[in-house]
Amino acid sequence: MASHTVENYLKALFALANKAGEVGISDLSDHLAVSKPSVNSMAKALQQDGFLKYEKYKPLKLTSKGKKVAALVVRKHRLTEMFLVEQMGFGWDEVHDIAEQVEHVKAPAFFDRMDELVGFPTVDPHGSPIPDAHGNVLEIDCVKLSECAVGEKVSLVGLSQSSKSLLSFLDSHGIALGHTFGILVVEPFDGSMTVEHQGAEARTFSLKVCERLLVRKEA
Amino acid sequence: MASHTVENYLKALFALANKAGEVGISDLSDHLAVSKPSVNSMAKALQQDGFLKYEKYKPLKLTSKGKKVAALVVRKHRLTEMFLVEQMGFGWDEVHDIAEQVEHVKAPAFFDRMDELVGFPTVDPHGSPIPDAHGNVLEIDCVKLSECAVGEKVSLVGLSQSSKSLLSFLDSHGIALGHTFGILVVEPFDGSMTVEHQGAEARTFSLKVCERLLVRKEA
DNA sequence: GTCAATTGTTAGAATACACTAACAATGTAG
DNA sequence: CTACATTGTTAGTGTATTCTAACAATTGAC
Ligand SMILES: [Mn+2]
Ligand SMILES: [Mn+2]
Ligand SMILES: [Mn+2]
Ligand SMILES: [Mn+2]
Repeated sequence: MASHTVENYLKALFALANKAGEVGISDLSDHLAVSKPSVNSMAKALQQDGFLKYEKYKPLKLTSKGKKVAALVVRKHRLTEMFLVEQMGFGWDEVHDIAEQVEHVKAPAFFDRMDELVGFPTVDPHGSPIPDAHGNVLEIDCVKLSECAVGEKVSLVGLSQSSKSLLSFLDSHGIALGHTFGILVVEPFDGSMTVEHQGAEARTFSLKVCERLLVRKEA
Repeated sequence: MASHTVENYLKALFALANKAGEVGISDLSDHLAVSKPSVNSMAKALQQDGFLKYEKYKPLKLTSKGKKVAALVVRKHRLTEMFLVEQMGFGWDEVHDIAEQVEHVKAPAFFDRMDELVGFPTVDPHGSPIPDAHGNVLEIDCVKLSECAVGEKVSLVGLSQSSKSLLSFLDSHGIALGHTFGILVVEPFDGSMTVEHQGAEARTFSLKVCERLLVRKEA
């Protein structure tokens, strides 16, 4: 069984690889708040256990074994978040830190039951896809709101990097997954966008916000 | 914050002290399946952190700080068991091992919510008392069934040492907490008892079983 | 292409937790 | 009181995970 620590390394590696492609020692070091020499020696250890391929000065590459372990931890994380929101009444901005711990529980029945109780969801409360029990992840068809053009109609399907402050921001503006937006203005100067929210009020969001909102274009 | 390991040591110490009074290095060693030298050095470390008083060759004594930490872990364990049974549909024989892991999660809100959702219970699914949020435990007024006499009417309020096999045994005989028994015969030879269960069928249980059933005498 | 910033590596050490082998203290039965 | 069993201790190690200090390789800017 992979330790708590190893699971966190693999999960970080998996997430970074999906975002940035190549993952170096420094990326992991930043992401996990662990020194580079620590990451370096852990990389060697993970290689020994067949979780990744490590060559000096080359980017780290998860093996399929490593990817699978990581995906299954992500699965437990996201099922937990879903359960916390749907069954326990937590807000979507409260669940990540709890899930970060619960994801390491070794009790398949526990997560299977969560899965069942929340109706076998395919995405977590922030719109991120939940890997299946074999560790396969369904990619979601979406683009950043910031990449959309005036006149398009889109609906919010997820967030890239959902920090607590982003979630609070969205909450305070009454924005939730599934909401629709019509793009009214794209400001060339700073990339801010004015959009109509749920067919009603027009709002303006900074580029920083628009880059974090993942949307699907409506027919 | 006490580590996973430290929490398990304190919890074991607390449980053994409540059962046997004096707790030696060997008791802990057996209970935790850890070598005696390991327990010995951990005892010194726990003393350093003020969790217990350790003197060479003397029994280990939890400080009030140690007792409180232990009780709060027990609280999380038992709330979790209750939640697993009441809200997630697990059987009382399935929850201990899961709770053994979940009890180490550091997220007060998580357990507070469980507490709320199961209606602020005072006992866990096996009848053991749940310490309050300050670490105070309410002792339950009960005796072993084996200590009762012919003619007495009692109800099952808890179990001493609820192992999985005991729970399965009780399940297979349709016995649950709250059920009532009338004592018909106490066999002097082997201490086995014949009792009437829920005012109906008469059953005979070995001493081994009767010693594990904690009952309250009915008025 | 050279230089400097970035990135990665090595060496050496610390902490937490565990183990075995050997020995010492304690307690108990006769 | 002695002998043996039980219990506890010490010493020495090992693994997992982390760190800092120092140095080396890579890369990107000019
Ligand atoms: Mn999360
Ligand atoms: Mn985690
Ligand atoms: Mn339990
Ligand atoms: Mn535990």
